[in-house]
Amino acid sequence: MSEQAGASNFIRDIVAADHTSGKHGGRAVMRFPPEPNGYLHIGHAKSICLNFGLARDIPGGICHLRFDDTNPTTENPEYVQAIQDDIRWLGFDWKGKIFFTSDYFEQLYDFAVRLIHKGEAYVDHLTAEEMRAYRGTLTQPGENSPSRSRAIDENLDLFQRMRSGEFADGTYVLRAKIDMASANINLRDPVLYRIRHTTHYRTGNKWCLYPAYDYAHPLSDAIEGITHSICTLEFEDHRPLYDWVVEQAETPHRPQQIEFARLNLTSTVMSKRKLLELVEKKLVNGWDDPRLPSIKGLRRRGYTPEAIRTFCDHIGVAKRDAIVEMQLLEHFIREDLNKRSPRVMAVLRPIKIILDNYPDAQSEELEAVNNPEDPSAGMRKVPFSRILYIEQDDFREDPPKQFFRLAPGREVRLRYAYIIKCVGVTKDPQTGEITEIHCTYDPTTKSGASQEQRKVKATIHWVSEAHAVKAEVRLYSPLLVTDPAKIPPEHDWTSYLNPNSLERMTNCLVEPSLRQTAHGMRYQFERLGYFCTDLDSTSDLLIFNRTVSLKDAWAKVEKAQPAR
RNA sequence: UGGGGGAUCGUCUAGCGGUAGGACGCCGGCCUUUGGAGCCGGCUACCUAGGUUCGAUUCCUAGUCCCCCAGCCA
Repeated sequence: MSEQAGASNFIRDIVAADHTSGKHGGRAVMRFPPEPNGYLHIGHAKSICLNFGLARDIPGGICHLRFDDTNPTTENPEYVQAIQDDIRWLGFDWKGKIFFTSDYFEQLYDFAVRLIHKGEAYVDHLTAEEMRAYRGTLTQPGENSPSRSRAIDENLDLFQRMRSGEFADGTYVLRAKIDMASANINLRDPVLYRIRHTTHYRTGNKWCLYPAYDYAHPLSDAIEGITHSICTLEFEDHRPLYDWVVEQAETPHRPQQIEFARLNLTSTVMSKRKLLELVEKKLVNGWDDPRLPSIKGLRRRGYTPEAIRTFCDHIGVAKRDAIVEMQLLEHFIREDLNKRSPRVMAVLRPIKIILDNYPDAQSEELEAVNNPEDPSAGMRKVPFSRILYIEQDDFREDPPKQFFRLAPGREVRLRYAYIIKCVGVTKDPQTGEITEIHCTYDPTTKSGASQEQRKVKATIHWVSEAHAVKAEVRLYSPLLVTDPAKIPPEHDWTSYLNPNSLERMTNCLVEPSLRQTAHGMRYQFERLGYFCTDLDSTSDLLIFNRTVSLKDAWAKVEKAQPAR
């Protein structure tokens, strides 16, 4: 897939215009600022594609990776590593510009001292509960804390002692002195620093004083010379605070915050909190569970970075809340995999076929096309013999209307092989269940070699009993039985989890060429969908994940039919 | 009843005063040794009401609805 410039949107317009006008000296410096307290998901991919895509498309543009690690209680190096892996896998490069807010702690502290000197910040002794009471409500102004008038020297002294570890968690905070009556609650003297006697995964025990997001983020942006600081909508009313911090700190560079709507998808969860909950409660099998919209999950499921990027380019960037249909994501992975994945035959729910007129001891190697979309993919041999398996769905003893597949007395083509005709079935005398389908094959109809133009309504896939390889195939359905937006907040959202989101098919049979597979290899199982070899797969037991099904016209027809 | 945002096909999204475009989806059809892929055609939208204007999705006014904000989370 060629790397094209991302689609136009209002943020690209702003950045491009600023770049052209020379507003930031012709620089375009973006940043992707994850907190290392969880794994990346496709919502992050939207942001990554936006920020790194902008850096890629604007001459001289660059995008920093900055870990916003200001809260030692939730962050750890495992996440730092995973986040880097995922960004690289998605195909983006921070070109050595990797930063950590924790590296700025000393500078941030100095800025705070400056703020105190200027009388723009003060140390407060209110408890969290008291502070809430003083803050007022959405409709009522807050009241000044008694500490608000504390002398500058005393503030300086207390702040230094906060740093030195003299006080317990929660006893003192540093607050900005802005306006307790502001209609914007974020401006009612927000907390800039809090005490946390917790070991930080990078700074260890050097600090017990940690800056808050609203303070650390704008200054980190300013320190790095970020020109456009892109974040999601919920930070829109933090922008006045962002600007206030940068203004008061008198940094030489003033970044600009721009907000856009985060990505939501139907029938899945996207919040870090909920994803964490699924993982911790073992409702899924880890961060890379293929049912999750995490990057690791999508990757294990068989999604390609190209498809995810194309998706991100197509959903657009705007300010209105939106829920994108999962079908759109599925469309782009199908489109990508259709072009690049080799075709193979696999039978998920096998039922035995016996070709009564095919010689018992005989077998032959048939020529099969690896990818009709890509002639360079070449051909392969598929073994054929008297006893075969086909998909249970491809046979009906009593076929409904418009069912084109095999049924008593009917003919179908076996893919790459012959036209066969069903001449009877064998049933289990106890259960009445069909155990074998008897067919005859027409040797004159061998695939490719037939001159006659005999038409059959359907071509079905198959494997040869003597040659097939047993496999497990994991089918995935939506994680939720409804759209996340439809779950009432008072309900336990986990009760809306789809109990059948994972279906393990353990009696599958695949063509022998798949013996050579390796983890992560992607295929189209003909007529079924796109699959990839799972991490759990071994040479003793092949395991495949269904990435996405093929579009199934018959399923639609059948569904539309009146019940029989 | 405070503040900040947002409302365009079923779903995303474009449009920047000249009469609504694209993608997904859906519905037909063609084609097909994957009921796949591909191709062709169709479907449905400017939150409401006034106003300005020759002309309004775009500008103005008044409403309506939706989202976010009262963490020492980010």
